[in-house]
Amino acid sequence: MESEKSWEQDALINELIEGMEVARKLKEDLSLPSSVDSRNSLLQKILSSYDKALVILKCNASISNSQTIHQPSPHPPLLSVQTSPLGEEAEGLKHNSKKRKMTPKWTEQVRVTIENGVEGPLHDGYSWRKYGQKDILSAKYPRSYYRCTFRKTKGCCATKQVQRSEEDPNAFDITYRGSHTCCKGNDAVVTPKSEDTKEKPHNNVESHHAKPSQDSLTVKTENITAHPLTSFGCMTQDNHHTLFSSMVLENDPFLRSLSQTSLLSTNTAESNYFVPPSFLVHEFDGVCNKPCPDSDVAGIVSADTSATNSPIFDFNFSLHSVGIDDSYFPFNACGLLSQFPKCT
DNA sequence: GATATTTGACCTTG
DNA sequence: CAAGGTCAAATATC
Repeated sequence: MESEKSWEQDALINELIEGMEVARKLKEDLSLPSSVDSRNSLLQKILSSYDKALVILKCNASISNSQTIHQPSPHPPLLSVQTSPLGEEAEGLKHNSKKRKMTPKWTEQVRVTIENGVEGPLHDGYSWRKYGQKDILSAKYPRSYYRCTFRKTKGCCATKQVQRSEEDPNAFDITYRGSHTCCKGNDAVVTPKSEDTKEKPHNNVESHHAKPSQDSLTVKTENITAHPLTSFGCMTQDNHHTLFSSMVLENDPFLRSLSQTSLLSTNTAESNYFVPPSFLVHEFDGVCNKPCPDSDVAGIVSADTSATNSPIFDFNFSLHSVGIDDSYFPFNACGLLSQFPKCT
């Protein structure tokens, strides 16, 4: 167990260092007349590294959770995460179970509200293809299933589920699964006709393909972190936004420019433009299948709600200890941890 | 004709 | 066995 943990820690550190190095490269790149493609490539690498790091953290969380507490609940978790799709590293952390949950996945949930009279959820920058719809027993509205349009051509396994909110029919709960391996910046964002022009007027949820100008849309993200009990899995989009913006936006004109497009949000939770999934902190359930789903709250939290069992605390290391200089590391650990009430 | 959506059937999981 | 998730044939749209 110790060795496993040590391995995870090493892997995490490696990913963070990798992300930092690529960030440096990007920084250098910005001072040169470099191509947008190469910058995008570097950016993707950075995001990938951070994703993997988060995956590792979450895997650790789940392992811890599975060994500690279970809080049975009659309600399924709003956020449930299986395992990570991000890299073989995380795969290596998986144990067992041939259940469906073993399918590498992570999920996150955002609430999208359309204002200004625009119909349907906004376009999130990716190109989705609907592959199913299902009436959910306890839900008033059916759930629609989408997968990345580039699943076939690029093997992108990202999927999402869209369900109209019962409390607010103008809102949609969107659960993302898997990260895009297609390049949104190159392909999907130049939305193919499939998304933009083939929209059919009928029927509830799936009309979310309708793609009005993103400028005309605002996205209200479910304040998942509003729950009093938080763990790592409780980071919200807004947290992540904060995180990401603190990482690079303020200092990087390139990324700042991206933020002004569909890629990144610089808005607050009060009026968020959509933050694409790649930039969100994902809610991980990590490797372990929780036999007992938590309450809704705990479900959202995803990981267990005990600070003592919270993985981020178990994961006892500091950037300094591995020779990472805060000033170089845009991923402000203190800032990150400060997102969690008990982490002071 | 190519591509997207619909929808009933089937599969997997708990 | 029930419910959620996915498949795939039929259908619609461009």
